[in-house]
Amino acid sequence: MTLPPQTQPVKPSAADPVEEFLKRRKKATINDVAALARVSKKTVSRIINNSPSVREETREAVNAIIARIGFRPDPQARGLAFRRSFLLGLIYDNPNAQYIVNMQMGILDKVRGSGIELVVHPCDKTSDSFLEEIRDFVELQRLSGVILLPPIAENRQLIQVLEELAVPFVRITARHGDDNSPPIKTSQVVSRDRMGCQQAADHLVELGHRRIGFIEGPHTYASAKERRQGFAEGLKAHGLDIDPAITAEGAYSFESGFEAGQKILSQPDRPTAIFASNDEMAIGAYKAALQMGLSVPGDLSIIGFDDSPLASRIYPALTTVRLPIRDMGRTAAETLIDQDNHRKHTMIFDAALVVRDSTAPAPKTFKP
Amino acid sequence: MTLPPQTQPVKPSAADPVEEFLKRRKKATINDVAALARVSKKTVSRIINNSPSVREETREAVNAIIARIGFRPDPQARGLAFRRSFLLGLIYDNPNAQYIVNMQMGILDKVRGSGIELVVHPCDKTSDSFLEEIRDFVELQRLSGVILLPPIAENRQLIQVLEELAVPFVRITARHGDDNSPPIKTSQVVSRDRMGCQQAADHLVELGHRRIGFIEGPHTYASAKERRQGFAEGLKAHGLDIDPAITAEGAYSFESGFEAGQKILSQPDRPTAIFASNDEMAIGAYKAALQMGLSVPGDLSIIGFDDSPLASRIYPALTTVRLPIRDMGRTAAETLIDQDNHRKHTMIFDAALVVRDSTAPAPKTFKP
DNA sequence: CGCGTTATGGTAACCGGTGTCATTAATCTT
DNA sequence: AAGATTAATGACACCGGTTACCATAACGCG
Repeated sequence: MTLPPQTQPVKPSAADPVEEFLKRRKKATINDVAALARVSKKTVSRIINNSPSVREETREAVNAIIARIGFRPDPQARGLAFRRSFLLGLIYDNPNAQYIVNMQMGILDKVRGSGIELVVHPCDKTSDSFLEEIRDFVELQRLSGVILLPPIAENRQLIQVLEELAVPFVRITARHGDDNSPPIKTSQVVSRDRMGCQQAADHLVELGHRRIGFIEGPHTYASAKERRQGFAEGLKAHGLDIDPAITAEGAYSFESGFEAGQKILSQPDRPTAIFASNDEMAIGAYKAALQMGLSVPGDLSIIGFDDSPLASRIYPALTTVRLPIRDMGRTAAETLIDQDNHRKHTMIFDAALVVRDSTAPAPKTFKP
Repeated sequence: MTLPPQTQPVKPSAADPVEEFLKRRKKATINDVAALARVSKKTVSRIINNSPSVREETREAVNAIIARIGFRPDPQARGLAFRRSFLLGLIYDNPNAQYIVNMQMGILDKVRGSGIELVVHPCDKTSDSFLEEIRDFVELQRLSGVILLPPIAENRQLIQVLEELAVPFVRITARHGDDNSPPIKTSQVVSRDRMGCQQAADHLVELGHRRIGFIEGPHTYASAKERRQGFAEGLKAHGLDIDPAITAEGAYSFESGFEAGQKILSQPDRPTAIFASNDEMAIGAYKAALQMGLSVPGDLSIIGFDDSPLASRIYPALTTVRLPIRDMGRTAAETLIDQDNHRKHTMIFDAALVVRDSTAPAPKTFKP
């Protein structure tokens, strides 16, 4: 317990220069702080930047002033002097709205209140000036960090540009560096897509399915490769294999999933289940199945990937694989902002199977 | 045709100071341009900013240098001197990912290449410091403009804060200022939600529906009020009214739509059609109908609002109302960036009914 | 007690542009 | 042609912070 101070209460507002300053209602600058605290602006600057060589007493006094007059250093001025801004760039060419927004939320979870802001920058990989555009963007804005979303995060040229610019960046990706490809020395936030697909295969096989169709993503996408591999591994664990006759490549789109579903379901010995590499295509397969008069999951079980909003809203609700997108976004931002931590350069996130109503035991068939 | 110049070719690179500069491979500053063009940096500055009082000759000469050495003024430095950044802020509390991303795309359509960047800033209206947070954000970043998305765009306190800060801003909204409410003097981009809902009502009535259920949005949302009013007007044109017995309020969410659908469809004299104020709730009603064994559109026609991705992916595809979100975003950005144009302060966008497979003629019933 | 060291604060220059105002060049009067 | 006006340009301070470097105070030691 501290006793109340015994000093006479003096008229505070009249004499106190801080009060006087507050009356002027002007945005505080570092000079105001310095004047009120009776130190040089350099000292204030040291305190803002946590420089060690400041007496504790001084630091506290200055911090008190800063708090009272609500001083916040101007990011523009600071940025100019530091030769870097307090902006993070988010670069993507991904058309999936939910994915992007989840990622943004994760990043903003971390960024919020840190004085750093997020600048979004979608790009068009097919434009042949896109590398120049990104170079200009990053260089001109002097970004303090960049986050790359798939699929553009796999673009070697882009990675090289960012390395040349010496800007810290993190890639979000589905792919572990395997031993064949030259190792990527960049920070990355990796999702275990393979794991999720193994679980999907497991789940279907345990339900009694043996003939399982597969709608895969574009071969150019790292995630598509990973998901195929995971699915194959999952089947293999039960002595099964991907059957090319009931496999089709889609473009990760609803329409392509529909077409792939039609193709697969019109095969002579049609599968009792289909695994699609993303929800869009899975929902496309739904449509194909329903149009052919098949019931889901009675005649056909379907599993998707992404746990998009569609998955839970469609009827029957889609069994799918969920990735912790928001967590991944937050982690990506953390590695950029808390760089001094020198965190591990690769952070890995698990996938999880979300079982809903689109998967059921395989329909009974005659066995010879 | 111009004849080739008759002057002797001189060794260009050795003597040319521009070539020499380029060899140094350094980012160009305004001082470099000034030195190479043999003018003061102030003149270069004038040219960058399209100041009129520069001789055409000088302008061209300097622009040639700028182009050759690839000079681009530093936004940080410019921002500091101008006391404003070249950043647009996007503030929203809307959970609809597709809506946000469409809006971002529209804004970026305009912003791209203009040297202006987009900073995203979701906010939490329930936090009681949210106004302070936004004030800090806008003030500290010295944004050159702010775009407000609904529903937070209706928040009077927020509007007041932005007006105090004297930052240019545009509100995206569904609501015309009507004559009752105090007129809002801010720029706004308005969608004709009423019109879309009238069309929806028209469409259902023309298909023979007379008993039409209504799932409305939260009364606190401007869009919900507008949509209700539009729907009511559409019915009225055919001598019908909204029937409270088959009307329910939802929260614009899938689950609330499901519950509302259950409630409405379990009424004694159940409607042959339902209009829902957004797609999420419409899809919820789908689920309720299907669970009750009703077929869409055989037993029940459904119309939604938004034309979200769900609408076209669900089976049967949902008839809905589309808003030109991306165009609205682009327009919002335009009003902020091309301010000198002094465009109209209110820009209005039409809604359009998208007829798909969830609406069909009303089932025949006995008429006494 | 004098001296070298270290901690701390001050000064000036700078980051890369802009505003203000004075100066010079070009054009207009009469 | 000389003076008045107007247009084009430049010098210099400034935006709000930073770093580099120097000056002073505090401290430890022989």
